[in-house]
Amino acid sequence: MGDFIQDLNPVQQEAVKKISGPSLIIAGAGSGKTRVLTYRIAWLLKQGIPASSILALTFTNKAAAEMKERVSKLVGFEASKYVWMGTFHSIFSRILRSESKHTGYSSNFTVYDTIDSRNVLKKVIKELKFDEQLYKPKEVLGRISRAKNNLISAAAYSSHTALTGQDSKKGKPRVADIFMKYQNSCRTADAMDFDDLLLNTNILFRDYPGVLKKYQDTFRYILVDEYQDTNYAQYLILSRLAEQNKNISVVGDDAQSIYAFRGARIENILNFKKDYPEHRLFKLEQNYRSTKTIVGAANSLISKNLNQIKKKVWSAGDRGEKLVILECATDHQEGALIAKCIEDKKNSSGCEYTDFAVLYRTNSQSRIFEETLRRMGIPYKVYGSLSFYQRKEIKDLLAYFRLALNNRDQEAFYRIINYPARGIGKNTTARLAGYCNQKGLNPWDVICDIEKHRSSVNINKGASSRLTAFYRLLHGFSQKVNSGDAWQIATHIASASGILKDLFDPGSPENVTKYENIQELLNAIKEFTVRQSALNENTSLAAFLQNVSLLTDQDTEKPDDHNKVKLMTVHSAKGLEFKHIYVGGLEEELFPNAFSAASPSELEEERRLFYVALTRAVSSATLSYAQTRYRWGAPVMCRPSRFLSEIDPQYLAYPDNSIYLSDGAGNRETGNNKWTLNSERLIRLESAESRTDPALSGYYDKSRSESVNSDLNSTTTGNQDRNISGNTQSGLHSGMIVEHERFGRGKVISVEGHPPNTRATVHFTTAGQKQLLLKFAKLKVIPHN
DNA sequence: CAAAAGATGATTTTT
DNA sequence: TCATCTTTTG
Repeated sequence: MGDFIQDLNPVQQEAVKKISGPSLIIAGAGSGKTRVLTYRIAWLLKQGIPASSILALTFTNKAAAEMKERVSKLVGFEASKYVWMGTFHSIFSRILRSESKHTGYSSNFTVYDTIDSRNVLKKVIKELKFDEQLYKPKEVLGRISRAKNNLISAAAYSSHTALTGQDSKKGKPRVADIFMKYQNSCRTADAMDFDDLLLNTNILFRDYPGVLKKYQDTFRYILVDEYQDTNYAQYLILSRLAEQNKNISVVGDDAQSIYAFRGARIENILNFKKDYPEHRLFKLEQNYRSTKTIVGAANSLISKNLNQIKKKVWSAGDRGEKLVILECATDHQEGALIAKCIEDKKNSSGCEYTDFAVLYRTNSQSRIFEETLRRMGIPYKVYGSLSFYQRKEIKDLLAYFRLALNNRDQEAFYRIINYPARGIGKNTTARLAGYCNQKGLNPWDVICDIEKHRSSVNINKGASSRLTAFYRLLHGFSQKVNSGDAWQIATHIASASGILKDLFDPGSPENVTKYENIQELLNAIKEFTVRQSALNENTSLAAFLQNVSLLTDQDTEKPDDHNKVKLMTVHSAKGLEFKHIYVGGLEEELFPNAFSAASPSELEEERRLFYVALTRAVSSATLSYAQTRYRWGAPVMCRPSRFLSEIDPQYLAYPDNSIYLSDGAGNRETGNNKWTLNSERLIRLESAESRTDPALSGYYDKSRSESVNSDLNSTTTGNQDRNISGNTQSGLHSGMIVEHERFGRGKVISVEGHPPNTRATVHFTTAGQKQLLLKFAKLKVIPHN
């Protein structure tokens, strides 16, 4: 271990060994950035600097976990376990929890994720009776988020004439009011959104110099990863923390700044020199990842950006293959062609599927790649769709945990007030919410003594007793919440809440998946408790939740995903590398995106994004574009991306595509004619495609199924008339065996309510338990023998 | 209650 | 086109 420094090249060594004062480490793509960061931490520890005085910040949980692991490999777990390593959000939420006496929030505050925030906004806009078409939660949240990242609070926003002016100009003058009410709602719910974690840390450090001093004394050595992606709020926190000791070293690459749209400020890295005139600059320019060709191509592209730090990234590797440009007639052909190329390459070079990645600008492009890969029997995995913790069933169960731990968490409250169904309908909820809104009360405080408020809330006795039952259930959970470890409490809540029962439904594949997801969450909680207790750390449900609320990330790679082609957006590919990459959709208005055309800075960001894509490749890169692409259902003519012509042509190859297409990979056309640029031939190809056009075959299927349906309808309508009168008049009792059109046979569990709203709960053999309104359900009573 | 029909609206997204 | 949300309908 002592000689670990020998693993580094001279510049890397210098960057690692310069321990005091500000350092700017410009790390070109593939230049061993993570290695420098982790070795630097190891070096600091080796110099006798206490672990707990080192703060290392990353953007993702994954990066933080990797850093922890690698540092611990270098110096041992014991020596490194007290280093503060984590994401900005997790570290500062920890600080906000322990400084809660200064913040106005409790130490147990909830963290709202983006979905929660949007839901809150939806309600706020409704309560304010603003036009819901005009004020879209997503857009308003964007405005609020941007403001917070620039340290503009709700109050500051309403008096910020520039911002409110922008809103008025867009015909949306009331954003400030929404912001104000949203913030109020979060505050009474004892909840912070992601941006609040940074905003409130800044407020804490601004208003409590003593607290700031304490953390300045603690964090004597600060390291920041991906510095080019920091926003203003993060920048300011760092400036404050580093102000006293100035031992701050930041690592990043301005050429890979691709998150400006989320508030990242590339100026932070560009201006580091001005902020810290006494800084040392280290440029890591040797690329250890890619071939000379790929590095050369990427350099030639990025040189078109004006706003950047000069550097000469170079590779000592092989020259390697030229970048292949594929021109395709349609987006479908693009998919087929890429699939074919992957198969060929795998067979000729002897690599595995996992060595390949297909990258694209927008998620919607994944569909065609999935189709063509599936058709060719190539295993693949799509990354970056809905993350595990954002699934509805997972959020539902987490909402129970949240509400049990923080009774004021309104978002969790309304999410589960009637899930699983407990007879608290829209009316009751709306009246409760309206009353709370009007009186400025938290719904929990109302339902804990609902009888007191019953007449003002204007609900009947039945509704009020159901609310009380809900209160008692959750109150019971709250009382139990510390009576066992996270896993014990979680399993208890999962079953006592009725969620497991609700989802246990072998007849419905959707519910089976959901049920499995819940089990997976419980397993994760089990793992958490085992791990925590092994480390002698907190195993409570609260500890789990604080962990999970900031872990909206699918960094859990399943073993069966191992040998698969990876499909993902270029954004999510950042930081990764693949032997062979395929970038699809290199067309004007797609990559670069249409939105960026008007603004030079956004165009530069698109170019950096393409630079990120190229520099993911270890040995080969293939770039493709289609001449026609379906966009929102209609075919659109496309022109090749300007980025293709910005790459120095010496690195490019334009092979004749027909060799790939000759065996029916994408279409039936054979022969040695080149189809790509020949318009006459293109038309023939297109018409050949339309013969097997799914739209056409769908037409026939559709008309056939329509006639079948109308037959069905006419017979069932007749049946149903008889059944309505039959069921509502002759009483249905529990225990009866009935038959339903779709659900099949089942046993009546209970019958409630009065005609015409009589409801029956029926347990069907195949479809599971359902509640049915008798006036509509087509139930036939099967007599007992 | 639950399914079908209609309306909408649509980059990228580390937390 | 397609997923998601709301409204309608049985």
